[in-house]
Amino acid sequence: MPELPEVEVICQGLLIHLLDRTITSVHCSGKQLRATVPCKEMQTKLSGKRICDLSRRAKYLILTTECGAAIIFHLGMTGNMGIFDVKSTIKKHDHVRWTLDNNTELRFNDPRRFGAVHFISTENAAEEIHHFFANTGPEPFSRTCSVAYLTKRAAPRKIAIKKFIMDNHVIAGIGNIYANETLFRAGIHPERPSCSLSKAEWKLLLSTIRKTLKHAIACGGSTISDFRGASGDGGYFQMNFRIYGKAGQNCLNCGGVIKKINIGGRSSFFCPTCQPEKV
DNA sequence: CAAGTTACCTGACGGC
DNA sequence: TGCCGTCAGGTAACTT
Repeated sequence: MPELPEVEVICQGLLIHLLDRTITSVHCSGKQLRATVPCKEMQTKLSGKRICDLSRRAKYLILTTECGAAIIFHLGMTGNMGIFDVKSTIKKHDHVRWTLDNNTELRFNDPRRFGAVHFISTENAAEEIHHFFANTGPEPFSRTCSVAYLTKRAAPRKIAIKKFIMDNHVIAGIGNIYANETLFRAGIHPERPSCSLSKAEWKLLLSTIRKTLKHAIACGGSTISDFRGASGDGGYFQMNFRIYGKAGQNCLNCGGVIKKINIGGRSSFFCPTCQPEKV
């Protein structure tokens, strides 16, 4: 599930359960994720350490501890994290477990194993984290992510606008679903060349991105309030899809038929009337 | 340098 | 029932 809103909701949900808890041990399934999980190193360096913070950057979660060490999580396509009782049954794809000092565990579950668990143990963790995100685009809600910035980045690019806003080096956190949803809401055809958008269109698109992501966070947050033992996959945001997965259905704006095309290997949905090819 | 392709994995689903 | 192809929310390393 994890695009920016889902990762943000998971972050907020987990924070309450993790803050000021002490990690007592770390266990791994031994399966390879996107990168090898440094299980032994985490076990050695995190045991007995208190958790100071959990935050989000792009689609990543960052957990920091009192000793300065940090874990950077990425949920890939199918990853999920939750807090469980230590005695509860370990599920098939629970690949990493961080046992806490109150008989609960943080569990990282990921069937498809496109996710990743990076460990930063140096004293200069802050600097390394900064380095880790050096090539990541600005957060959509930040001042840096302005119309001027996006226009400038888009100027030399002819790729489809949908691919462009999904590029996390340009802007962080937008995946296939929210790319589809925001372009529909802004009335912009997903195959428009990035460089062809006017300043007014960029202004509309950016505000639509912000509004849509914010709304999705609010919806997710309202339903997934307790992560303890929960699967965490019951987000309310799905109710708000207007275009994603709706090929052949009628557009909510104009009643026309929603089309599905392939852009860069990803399913793309649009309304030919509300999102015209040329302006 | 931009843009396109491929690889990494499992599971769910539809057709036969 | 099962076998097969297709598809799935992401990212980075390739090639062109």
